[in-house]
Amino acid sequence: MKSPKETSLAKTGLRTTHPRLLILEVLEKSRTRHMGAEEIYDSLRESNEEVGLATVYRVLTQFEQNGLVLKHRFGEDSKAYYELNNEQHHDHMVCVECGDVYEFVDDEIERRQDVVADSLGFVLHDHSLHLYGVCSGMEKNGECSMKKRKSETVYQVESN
Amino acid sequence: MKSPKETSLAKTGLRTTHPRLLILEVLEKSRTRHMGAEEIYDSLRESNEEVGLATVYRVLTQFEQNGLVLKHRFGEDSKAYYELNNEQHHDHMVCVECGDVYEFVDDEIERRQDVVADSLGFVLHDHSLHLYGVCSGMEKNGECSMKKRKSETVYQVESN
DNA sequence: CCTCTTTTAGAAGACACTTGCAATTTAATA
DNA sequence: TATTAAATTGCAAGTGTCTTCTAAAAGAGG
Repeated sequence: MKSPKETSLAKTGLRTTHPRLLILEVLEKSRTRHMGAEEIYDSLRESNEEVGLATVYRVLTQFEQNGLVLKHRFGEDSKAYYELNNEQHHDHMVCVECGDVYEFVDDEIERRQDVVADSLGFVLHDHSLHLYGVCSGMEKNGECSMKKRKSETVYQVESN
Repeated sequence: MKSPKETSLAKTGLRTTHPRLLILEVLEKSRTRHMGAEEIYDSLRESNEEVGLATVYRVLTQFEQNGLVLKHRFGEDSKAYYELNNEQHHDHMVCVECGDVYEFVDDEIERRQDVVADSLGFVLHDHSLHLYGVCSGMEKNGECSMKKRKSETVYQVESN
C-alpha cells in the first residue's frame, strides 16, 4: 500500500527515500507554499531530521525536472523559491514588505499574452508574471495579512 | 559644454568618470540593449579599456539606483541583465534559443494588473512580465531574427 | 539477506556578485 | 594651474547560493 507521496515519486521513476518524502512533507505543510532551499533545510533540522543541504538542492532540482514542484525567482532576491505543483497554472503577487506570495489567474492577461507573442512572431513556450506591492495587512497595521490564512487557493480574478 | 552622458550623470550627483562614461557608451551601442555585467566588462577589455569587473558591478548598481538603467533577471539564468532606461515602461519577450530580448507594451495587460492587485487588496508598486518562446528566425531557419534589427523600439501591441 | 544501482552527506568547487582598502581621480577652490 | 578633500577605482578577499565529487549508505528486485 503506497502513500500519495510514494505514488507521486513512483510515477517519476525516483526512488522513495527518506529525504524525498520529508521534503515533500515540508512543502505540503508550508504556510505560504513558497520556500527557499535553505528554508526547507532549516525546517528539517528543526524537526531533527538529518538531511544534507546538498541533498535538498539535488532533490528539489529532480522534483522540478519531474514536474512535482515549480521554481520561481522573485524580484531582486537572488535565491529560488519552490512550490508544490498543483497543476493549476497561476501567476504571483508578492508583498514586498512581508514577503508573502499570493497566487492568481486572470484569463484576460493569459489571452493577451498569446496575442503579444503572436504579434511578435514568437512561438510562446512559457511566461512569468510577478506583481510586487504591499498587502492589505502590512499597509493597514504592519501585520502580514496572510498569517492566519488557512487554505491556499489560486485566486481567480473576475474577468468583469 | 557637457555631453548628453555627462549631463545624465550630473543629474544623479555621480561624478563624471572614465569608467562610467565607457559603460554608458557600451550600453548605448549594445545590439540587444540587454547586457550582463561580465559581458560589459568583456566588451570594454576588447576595446582595450581598463575597467575592473568590480567597478562594472558597482557602477551598474549605482546607475540602477539612480534610474539610469534597469536590471532584469530572465528565466533560470542566474545573472542579471542591464538596459538603458528609456523612461518608457515595457515588458520583455525572450527567445529561449537565441537569447535575444524584445520589448513590448500591451495596455490591456497593464490595466488588468491593476485590477488584479486591487482585487487582492494590494497597493501595486511594480511588476515584471517575461514571455519566453522561440523567435520567428530561430523557428524558421535557426537564425536569430534580431541580428539585422537596427532601431530599437518598444513594440506597442494593438489593443484590438 | 544478497547484489546491484541509486542516493546521500559532507567537502570542495563554481558562479555571480560584493566589500575592504590603499592608491588614484575628480572637481571645487585657491 | 596648483591644492586639497572627497569620491572613485582596482585588486584581492569575502559572500551567498547553488553544484559536483567521492566514498559510504540506503532502496529495490530476486
